[in-house]
Amino acid sequence: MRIESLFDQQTQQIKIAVDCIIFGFNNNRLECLLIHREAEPQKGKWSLIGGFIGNDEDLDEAANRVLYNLSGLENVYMEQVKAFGKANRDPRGRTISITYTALILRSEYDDDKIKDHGAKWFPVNDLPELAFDHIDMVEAAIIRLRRRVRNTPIALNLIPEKFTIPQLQALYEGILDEPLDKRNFRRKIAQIEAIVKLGEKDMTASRRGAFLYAFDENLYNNTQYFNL
Amino acid sequence: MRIESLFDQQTQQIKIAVDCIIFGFNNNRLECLLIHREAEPQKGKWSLIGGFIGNDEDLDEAANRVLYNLSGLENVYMEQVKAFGKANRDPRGRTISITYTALILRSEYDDDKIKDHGAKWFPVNDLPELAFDHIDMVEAAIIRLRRRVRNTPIALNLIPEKFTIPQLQALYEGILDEPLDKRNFRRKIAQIEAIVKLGEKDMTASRRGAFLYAFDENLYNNTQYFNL
DNA sequence: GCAAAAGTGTTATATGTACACCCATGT
DNA sequence: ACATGGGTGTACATATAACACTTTTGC
Repeated sequence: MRIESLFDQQTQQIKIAVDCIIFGFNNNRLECLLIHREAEPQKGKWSLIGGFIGNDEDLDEAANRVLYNLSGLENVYMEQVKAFGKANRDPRGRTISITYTALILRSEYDDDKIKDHGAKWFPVNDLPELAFDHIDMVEAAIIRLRRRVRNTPIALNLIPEKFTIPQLQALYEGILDEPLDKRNFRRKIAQIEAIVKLGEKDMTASRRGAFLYAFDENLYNNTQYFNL
Repeated sequence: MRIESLFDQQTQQIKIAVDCIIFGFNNNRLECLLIHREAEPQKGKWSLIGGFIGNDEDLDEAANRVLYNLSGLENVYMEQVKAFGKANRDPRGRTISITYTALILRSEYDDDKIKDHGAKWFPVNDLPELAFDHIDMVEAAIIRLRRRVRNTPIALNLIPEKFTIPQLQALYEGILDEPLDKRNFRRKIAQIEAIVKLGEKDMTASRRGAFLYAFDENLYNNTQYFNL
């Protein structure tokens, strides 16, 4: 088959969508934003934030628009996970979906807007039944997330600009869903030049207080070193 | 925008294709299979093996069919790389392309069939000018390949069932495009249980002869260890 | 003075990297 | 005997994993 062969014909009838796997962090757990399906098929199940791609829209633009429409969030760092394209994956009609994933700060969300769309946060360890193949999408995104979170500073979007090391460790333990040794964790932090110690302490979580740190974007761009 | 919003309308006019980045190994170099474009646009440039997805075809099926049509190869181990979807990436019309990549043994190819399609092997370090955004696709696939080749036995598809260590090292040096230390390379091979030493020697490449090895699929499935 | 969280060092193990000489054989 | 490619071991640096006690402070 030549590359042009389908351009003349109008035979291809495939819709193409994006689905967003939005992770947030709450109660020391990783959560995922889902929408309640009010219509058949799979009415009552939950599904990812998704929508069809516009004719003149880049893929990432589509992902960002869909995310914006459903959450009000802009300029979110999203990465493509992969395309899902089994012929029968969506009973409504042939659809190929390209998944994007993001990590966001739940506190920056407009909760009312979320509720208007019938959306809700669920802990990733306790998801409801998902529509279509969305559970596969979430699993693929989690695997990717857990890898990326150790090599890139994406997780730092989930905590305030100034943070303590115990806070950051709790974040990582929540995302990775495993306990980390605090001495080893601190040693690794110390090796990351882009995480700089501030003079101040946070006194809210303990009597002694914990030193605050901040992530320096410029330093990170220079060193590119990040390993946790 | 609700997830259903485009299903009723017939507004979406996007074609969806697969493009295959097929790597082979020849003259101790990594090569990539390309097709010569005989038609406008970009007539005279070279492009990847690609085609549109059938309405009832899984994504991987489409990739395999396209590959089969252009090369006669079946049961090739292909992996999805990513989707390319810039709105203006193809001047012929809006097209989203999902890339798949494979490593194959050039000697198993039917060279006549390749020529019939105007296809040709090019060293990846010396590619001709490629159509559209295909150069980005090749680069993404090479990055992925170089990572995968160190963690999985996919490169073993490129050499005969029985092979010598110097052969395997040359293969890796060709794929990675960097010299490897032969003592370190041998030590790593020794740690991979799935690569088993045979009694025989290959006498064709040297006077002394070199021991032959083979990859044991079953052992690999048990141990899952592969690190080069 | 005690409860609660923050902070600190050492050792063992594994992995990566650099590096130079001897071995076996056909001619 | 020599040219050719095959084969071998050691030392150093780095990364990872396991593990227990002291410090600070508000009550």
